[in-house]
Amino acid sequence: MAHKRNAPAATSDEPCLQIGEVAERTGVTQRTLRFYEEKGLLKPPTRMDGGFRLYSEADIQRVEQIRRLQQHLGFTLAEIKEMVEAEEVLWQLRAEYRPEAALSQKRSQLLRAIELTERQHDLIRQKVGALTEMQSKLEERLATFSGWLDRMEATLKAERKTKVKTKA
Amino acid sequence: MAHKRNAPAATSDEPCLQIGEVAERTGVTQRTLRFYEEKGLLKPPTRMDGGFRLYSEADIQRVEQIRRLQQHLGFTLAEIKEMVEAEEVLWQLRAEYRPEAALSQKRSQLLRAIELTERQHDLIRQKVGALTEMQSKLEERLATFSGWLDRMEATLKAERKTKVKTKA
DNA sequence: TCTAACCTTGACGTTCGGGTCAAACATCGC
DNA sequence: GCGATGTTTGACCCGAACGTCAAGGTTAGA
Repeated sequence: MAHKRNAPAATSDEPCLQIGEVAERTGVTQRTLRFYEEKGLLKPPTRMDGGFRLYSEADIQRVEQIRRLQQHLGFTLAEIKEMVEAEEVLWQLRAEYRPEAALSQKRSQLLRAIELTERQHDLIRQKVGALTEMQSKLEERLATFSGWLDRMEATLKAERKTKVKTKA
Repeated sequence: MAHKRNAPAATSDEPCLQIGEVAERTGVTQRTLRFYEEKGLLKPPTRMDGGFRLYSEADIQRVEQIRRLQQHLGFTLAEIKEMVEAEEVLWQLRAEYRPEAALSQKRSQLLRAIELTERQHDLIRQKVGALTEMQSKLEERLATFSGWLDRMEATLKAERKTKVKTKA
């Protein structure tokens, strides 16, 4: 590791992370980062003069969220893309909330964002429902099992006693 | 539909369903059923003399469970296979519960089954946790949105009033 | 300025989860 | 036993989500 570059240490949130460091910190490969960019899951990052990608801390957050949605919740990248796009709309709205121009247009954008958010909420509600149903089934099963176990152990104990008696 | 076979109507749980009916009732294709069998997710069904597969009601339950695990919960078929295998152990235990021989061996099998079930339970608990967290975040966001919306509409109303006054 | 380490795009390969088609065989009602 | 419909295996194909070179350009430390 002769020429390790000194990572510029993101004081604020300027893009100053190269793809390699982002890969290392998020645990995904560089290929995957480029792939997410290509598929519209990550916005095209700023570049150095030579063309190297420069990411920000916010980008790292995004990657981590994408992974959570994918691995723990089983969403496809297409679904995740929808979600991050909704997120994007949100940030845009938040950023340009002050300028009072075209208020009714902003209102319709906001309505769109609300609709998307509600759809996501519903989707998750369904998943939670299915999961808790499974959960209770498993708990029921565990109860059955422990009942069996008790009966088994009782039987074993009885057997031992019988043996002792027989021996004596 | 000239030659619709009379489905032998599973009184007990003998295998008497052909692949087409299973496909229709579960909503998966015949190809998918054969694929699941090939991958070890479904046990090889009994066959008719001519080689046609014969499924039981239990198999239908299995297919439905596989689909739930896959679609709602985002498990891979490999993960599901593990789960189904655990289920298999359970049924074996249940089937040969009567014969009193080798009770302590059965006890250890049961302990194994309990362990597997608890692992599944934990896995699901984690997923539920992640999902409910996301859910509350989305609810928070929706609250924020509706606040913004209220303020927007108030502003719009005020604007209309001003216009009316100006006109009058 | 030289060079190891890093990055770029491009193209092709892979695994998963099936879909689709074909050719032949099985079943069942008539 | 004939014919419509159902089923068999086999082979090839597909999109998703990346992995894996390959050939070259970039950066920065000595």
